[in-house]
Amino acid sequence: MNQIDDKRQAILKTTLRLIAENGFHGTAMSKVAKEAGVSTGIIYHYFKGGKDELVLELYRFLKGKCVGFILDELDISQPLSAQMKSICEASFRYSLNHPMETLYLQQFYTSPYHNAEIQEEIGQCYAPLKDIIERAREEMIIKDFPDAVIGSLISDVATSLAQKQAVGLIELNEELVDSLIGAIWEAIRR
Amino acid sequence: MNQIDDKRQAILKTTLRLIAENGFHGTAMSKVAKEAGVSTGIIYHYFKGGKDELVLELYRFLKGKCVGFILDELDISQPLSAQMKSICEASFRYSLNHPMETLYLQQFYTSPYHNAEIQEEIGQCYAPLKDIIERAREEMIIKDFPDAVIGSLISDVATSLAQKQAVGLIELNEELVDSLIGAIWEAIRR
DNA sequence: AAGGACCGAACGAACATTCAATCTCGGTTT
DNA sequence: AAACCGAGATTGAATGTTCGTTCGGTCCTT
Repeated sequence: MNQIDDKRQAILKTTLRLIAENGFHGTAMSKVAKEAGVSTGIIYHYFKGGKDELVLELYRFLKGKCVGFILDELDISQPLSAQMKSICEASFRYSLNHPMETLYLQQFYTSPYHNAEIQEEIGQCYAPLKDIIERAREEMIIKDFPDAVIGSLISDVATSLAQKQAVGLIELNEELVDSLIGAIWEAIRR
Repeated sequence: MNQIDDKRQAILKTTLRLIAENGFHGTAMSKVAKEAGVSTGIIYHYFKGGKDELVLELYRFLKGKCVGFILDELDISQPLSAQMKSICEASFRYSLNHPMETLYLQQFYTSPYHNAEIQEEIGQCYAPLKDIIERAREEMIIKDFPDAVIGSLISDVATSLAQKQAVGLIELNEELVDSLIGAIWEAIRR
């Protein structure tokens, strides 16, 4: 019971690393199998839909993990503005602290795997966050931008910086990150 | 002399569209040839290095075009702060107005084609922009962030929004774009 | 006629996927 | 408790397809 979950997990973990490093093309199923220490066939046993399902499942998993972290950091007893800032900060830090996951997600978004259907499905786990954003907008705490624009401001700079940091183009120290989160928050709040 | 340049151009143009739509994997050379109205063989005549060279050449071309546009908009007789804002605005608008090119570039960055060597090569055509940024930082016009961070703030939100707009997730009107450029500029300037 | 432009069938490598065969092991029968 | 069973786990060689690249030959221009 534990072994089989481990194996499934090992496949997902290896897929994450390989795709983050080498992209979707460049990551053959046989390579995943070899590096995960399993046979190619077994991947199709756990992921009946083949590579597509593996990639989608990993996307769902990572998205859930990321949103879960943001929600964990959230304190709904705080005022709305503090909650909004918390979302910004948590999202920003999560990306920077999980570069492989961020790299995977970014590649996913710009790939043909990403379509309206999966977008719709994942959109639902954002519901609690969207609710807070909507209320903050109504109470004039943040600027009157659509959700998608707020989302871009919150996460896309962090995503790109995580990538640059992963390839060694920059080195972000704690002070710089704090200052950046402040700058982003200033851009969002009214 | 004109015909052959046309053909080369047609190949590049078709490659841009197909890769923006279907990604690197998903864009076979045979498909490029068919949609460009040429034979597969001729692609290897114009791009001796095969697919790699085609992809790289297109990257160089698009980068040059984008930087060229930003420089065209620049008025060096203006004060530094106006020049910095001009860079922000031009870069932002360029991405939004050229979604296919933006999509291509984003995919390129997160692909194995993007490495230190090409990064170094292209970095040079940014030199005039880097110079302005550096001076603006010294004169305390903008925040004390590294070039790469300033670059992320300027272009990554626009990149992501261009993509979202391309797939119909959002609709950005002129007023919203103005307001967004203002918000980004606020995040950058001191 | 000579060299470059051009074609598209053909080749070979890489890859996703399948499948027949073997193994593992918890539960059932004797 | 020993023998047995069957369903899921696992393997890796085989298959069929896709795709990048090549090449022998044709066409056009000068």
